[in-house]
Amino acid sequence: MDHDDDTLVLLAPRARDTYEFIRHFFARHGRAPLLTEIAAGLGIRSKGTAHRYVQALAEAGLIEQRRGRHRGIRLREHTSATTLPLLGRIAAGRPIEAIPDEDCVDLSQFFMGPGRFILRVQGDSMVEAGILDGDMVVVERCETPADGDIVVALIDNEEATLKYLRRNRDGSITLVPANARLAPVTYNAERLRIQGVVVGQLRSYR
Amino acid sequence: MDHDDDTLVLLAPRARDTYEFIRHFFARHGRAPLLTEIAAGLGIRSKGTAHRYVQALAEAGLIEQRRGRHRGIRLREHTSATTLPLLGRIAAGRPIEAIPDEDCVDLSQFFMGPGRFILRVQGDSMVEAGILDGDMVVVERCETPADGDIVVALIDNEEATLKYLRRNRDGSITLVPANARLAPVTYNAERLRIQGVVVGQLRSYR
DNA sequence: ATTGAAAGTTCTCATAAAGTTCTCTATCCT
DNA sequence: AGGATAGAGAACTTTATGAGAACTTTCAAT
Repeated sequence: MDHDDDTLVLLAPRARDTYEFIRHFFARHGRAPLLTEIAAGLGIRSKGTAHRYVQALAEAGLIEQRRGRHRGIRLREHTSATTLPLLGRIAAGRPIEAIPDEDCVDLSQFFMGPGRFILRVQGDSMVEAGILDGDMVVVERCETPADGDIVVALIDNEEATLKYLRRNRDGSITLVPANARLAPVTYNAERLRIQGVVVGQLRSYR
Repeated sequence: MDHDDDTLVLLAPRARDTYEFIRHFFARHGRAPLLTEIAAGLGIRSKGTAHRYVQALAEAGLIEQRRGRHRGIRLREHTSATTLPLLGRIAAGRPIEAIPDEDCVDLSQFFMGPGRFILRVQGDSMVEAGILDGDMVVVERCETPADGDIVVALIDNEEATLKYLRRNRDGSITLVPANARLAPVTYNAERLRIQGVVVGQLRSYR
């Protein structure tokens, strides 16, 4: 685990570029790139140089080489990395579009932060906001949420609930579920304690 | 750790600044800074001076140096910043329940895996499955998805789309959207190429 | 099987950039 | 005064990177 992280750190910048390119190429084409394709992807003309980077990756243990073979690179996946390639946008009616700008998502950067924790959601009160029963939400402790935030609210120090927050003119607060079958409820500010704001949501299908 | 605190006390103020800068740089860029970047970060012009601080940190045991190498600094205390505490379950009508068993969620273990990538979702075809416009889905390359999986399907090598997969008796395949306003469509197996199965989904509210 | 184009491998060379070591100088503090 | 801390910058060594030549191997068409 740490070993893998270290390995990535050890790579020279261009070697890392090479690794990223190879991963993207695999994800997009389902096969290994040629050295000339790697070179073109890196914007260089020498396949010899590209080969040097490939060797560096092999020594670092990130890939395997079937030496001599055309397209002989094999990815050795390591599970502890925290970045996945962001391949593109999927829409109705279009092939997968490449996204040149943001080409990688770092899960730790995406969700980590001071004072954050995870809650597993039970119930359907937020289904229409795309938060389903069994999902996990990343919550950041926050005393002063903004209007419209999804918050974890403690009512009368007894019930905790996940709802949209709406501040009213008279100082009271309305908790609005995202479910047409449930009604918003208004509380005096004293009865509520906001425990945090939802900053992210995640779900696993496996 | 105590060790670190003790060590930190021994450091000169600017050496401590250097350490902080290096840690931040790692957190933000995922790699070591150059001496000139350290110098710039400290507001000084001499990379020689920056190097002196780096050496002090190495002697204090806070970092390791791969001498001579570009970006050769390695942090000793490797913060595995991919786990968040799983506080409990939030339900309608109950305080937050503590969960004694699984008390931590490792985001990388949650989503990482061989042959996975991320797509940003555009459109509403899967809203009723809790996948909204702008969400990201984690996709695993898989040629033989199971019935009922959410898949990335390429139709006629032209359109990529995100739908539920339903296999029919006659070998044809029906792609079922999770949106009442859209109708399922059935295709001959030859027209479809399944590019992957959705294994996870994530959303950021920030 | 043969064969030739294309791909992989191994080199060397050149150069820009980075790391290392050093000296000189100026503060600040006790 | 003397030591610790700081910054500047010169001089030197090493690394990272790219180009490309020369060679070997693979692969597919014949």
